[in-house]
Amino acid sequence: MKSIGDKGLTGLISAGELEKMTGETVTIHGMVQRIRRLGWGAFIILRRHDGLLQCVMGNEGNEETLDKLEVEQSVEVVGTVKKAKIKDTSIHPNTVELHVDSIQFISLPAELPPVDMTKKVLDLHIDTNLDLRPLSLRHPMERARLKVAETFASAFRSSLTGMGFTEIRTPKICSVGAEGGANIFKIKYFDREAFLAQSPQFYKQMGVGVFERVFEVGPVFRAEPHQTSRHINEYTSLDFEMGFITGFEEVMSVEIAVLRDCMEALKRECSVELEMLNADLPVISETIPSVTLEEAHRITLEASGKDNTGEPDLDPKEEKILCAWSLEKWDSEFLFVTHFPTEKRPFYTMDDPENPGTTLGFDLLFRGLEVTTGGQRIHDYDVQVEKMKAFGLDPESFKSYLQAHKYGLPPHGGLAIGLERITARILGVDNIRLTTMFPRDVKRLTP
RNA sequence: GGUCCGGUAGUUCAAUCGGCUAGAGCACCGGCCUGUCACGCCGGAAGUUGCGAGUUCGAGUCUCGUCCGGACCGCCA
Repeated sequence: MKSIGDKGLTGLISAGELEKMTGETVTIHGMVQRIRRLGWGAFIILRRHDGLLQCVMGNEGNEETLDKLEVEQSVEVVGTVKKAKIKDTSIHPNTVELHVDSIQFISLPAELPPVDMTKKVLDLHIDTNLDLRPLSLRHPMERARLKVAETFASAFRSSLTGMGFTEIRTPKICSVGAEGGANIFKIKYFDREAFLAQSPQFYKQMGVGVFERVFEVGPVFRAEPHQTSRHINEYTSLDFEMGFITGFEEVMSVEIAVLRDCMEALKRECSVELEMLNADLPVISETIPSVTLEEAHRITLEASGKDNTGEPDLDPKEEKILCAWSLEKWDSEFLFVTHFPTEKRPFYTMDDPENPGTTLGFDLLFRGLEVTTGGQRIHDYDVQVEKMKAFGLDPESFKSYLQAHKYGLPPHGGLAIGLERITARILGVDNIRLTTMFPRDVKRLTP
């Protein structure tokens, strides 16, 4: 029998701490990102939990070690922290470096990387990149994109928690889909049929009855056979739902506040990554302009001559035109579009009593792409049952969901942000697969 | 599912009208270099041009088939 305690754990030394440890001898571990050999010795760039660290080793007495040293080895280094001026801003810290006394090899790779991991930019075909994902993600720029995505998700959590929301976890194996339609993955569930969740919508609404304000960060699954740079079949949905709203604009207001918190978190925590990726954070001003779909079509027509009047939705070109207009006219990289027609929105969306045929729903466009869908939901039981019938759905099959309405719900609404999409737009990355750790699309199921 | 584009060394790309031994950068290997930072210099190895057939004196290049991939559209976040 052993007794395990928490004493004696050596914490990781952070980049920030290293910067203040000039003159001290430290033992750190990491993986070799790249080696630059010069006549007198070598610069060894180590990949650590929070960034790259430059180590310096002279030849004298170290010939054998330097001879054995290769990229991607796991090593433990003992050395002295000294001041340095490192031009490469992707190295963090770049004000100090480690003068190595000894290197211990902890683990050796079986093979060298099949691609050039040592360069500033990982110049790979997207397919090669994704096939080699366990390796390619180790490149500083690839890693930086994920770091930004995770920081965004983390900020979404803390922002909403700060506003009184409770984080919930809802099932991803479901008996019915939230949106209906054929775009849902069917799976075998023991001797029954089940589906992968295409949205946590129903459970969020049930959560409103419990906690009033809830949110979830989780995967959703879409079986649509789309083949574009902005679609994947499993993505991370940043969802929230809130009760006692007086209108759907309140949901939009909360989104503005959340986005501002997220951008501030990125500025604070990802400055190294953002600089490495040459990304410009958007400014979230006090207000974000909002237009109805009808107005949006009119603006598009005036701005570009493209006539989408009467179309029930925006198309990708129109989204770009509208964003350009919003930036030009309102100095905003964001634009809300509201009042999509009833038939284009899911059955749980509340109709606008003042504009029959349209809904109290909205999309948020950002840098030419739709990154959010949200709106006010139906809270009245009878109204919801009637709308289901109008949509040709059988309320009986939604019985368990309708318990939420049956036993009373306050007026409520919410939204969902596509994490990979908004990250891609923040970073100016064309393909959302690059802001996804292991993307799933029609053709890709591995790694 | 539709339209368009592509597949050449480990990798990213060249190769003119169908014509000489299919080239270059990086990675890799050998040598040199006392502060690099996408280090530099010298040398080396590395190819079934996705696969199969056809046309031709001759095919990476043209034709057909096939496999794989990318961009865009529909739909959506």
